[in-house]
Amino acid sequence: MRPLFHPAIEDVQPEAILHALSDPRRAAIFARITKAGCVEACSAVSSVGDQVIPKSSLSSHFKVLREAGLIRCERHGVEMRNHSRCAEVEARFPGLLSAIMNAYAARLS
Amino acid sequence: MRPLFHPAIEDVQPEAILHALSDPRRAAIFARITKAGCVEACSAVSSVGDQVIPKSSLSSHFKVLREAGLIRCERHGVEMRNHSRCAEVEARFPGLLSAIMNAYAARLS
DNA sequence: TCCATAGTTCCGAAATCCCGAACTATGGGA
DNA sequence: TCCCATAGTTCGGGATTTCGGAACTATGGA
Repeated sequence: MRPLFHPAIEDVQPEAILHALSDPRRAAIFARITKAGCVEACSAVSSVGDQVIPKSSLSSHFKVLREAGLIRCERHGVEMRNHSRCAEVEARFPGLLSAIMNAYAARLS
Repeated sequence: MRPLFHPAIEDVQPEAILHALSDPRRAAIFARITKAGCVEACSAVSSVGDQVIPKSSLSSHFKVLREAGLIRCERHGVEMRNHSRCAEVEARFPGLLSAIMNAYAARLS
C-alpha cells in the first residue's frame, strides 16, 4: 500500500484548516486525537456524541483532516495510528487551533 | 422591505464562522469590512484581488457572513451598510477572529 | 491457506455552490 | 406623479461536493 499523502507544513493553507474544522464531527475527531496525542484507530472514534458515523464517512473525514495538514496517519499492522500535527500548525499559524477548539468548547449546545 | 435576519451573539456557532471564513473570498471581504469598520456597499467590494465576483455571488457571500453572525447589514437609502461584528464575536470566542485573519495574512501565496 | 479486522474505493442520491437573468426596492429627477 | 438609474435579492439549473451502503483491499493471526 502506497504511503498516504501529507502536505508539508509550509503548504498547509488556512482555508483547508477552516474547512476541515467547520464540520463539528471532524472538529470533535481532531479534538480527541489531539487530546490523546495519538488515537490508535479510526474505529476508535466510530461515533461522535450519540451519533454513529458510518465507516466510509469516517474514512473520508480522516482524509480531509489529513490533507488539510491537521493529522498524520500511518499504518501499524492492521490499523491506523493518527497523530495530531497541532504543534506544527501552531508554529505556522499561532493561536489558530487553540482559538478554534476553545470556541467549540465554549459553545453551550 | 423586511429587516434582514441577524443571529443574536449567543446564537452564533463556531461551525458557521469557520464555514463562512473557509472561503478566501469571504474572508477577504470580511477583512475589508473589519478594517474599514463599515463598508458602504456590497458593490464597494465587487472584486477580490484581481478576481471579479458576480453580484449574485457577492450577495450570497454577504448573506453567509451575516447569518454566521460576522457582519451586520442595514439599508441606507439605495445601498447597504455592512458593519463588522468582530467585537461581539471576540467577546464570545476570544482570539478566534484575530487568529483566523492572521493565518490568512501569514499565508505566502 | 483461510478468516477476521481495519480501512478504502466506488457509485448513486442528496445537498450545496455558482452565476446569469429576471426581479424588487429605493431615491432622484423632470 | 411617472420614469429611470442604482443597489441588491431571488430564481433556476448546471457543476461540484457530501453522504453512506456495498464491495473491495490490506494486514496479521490461526
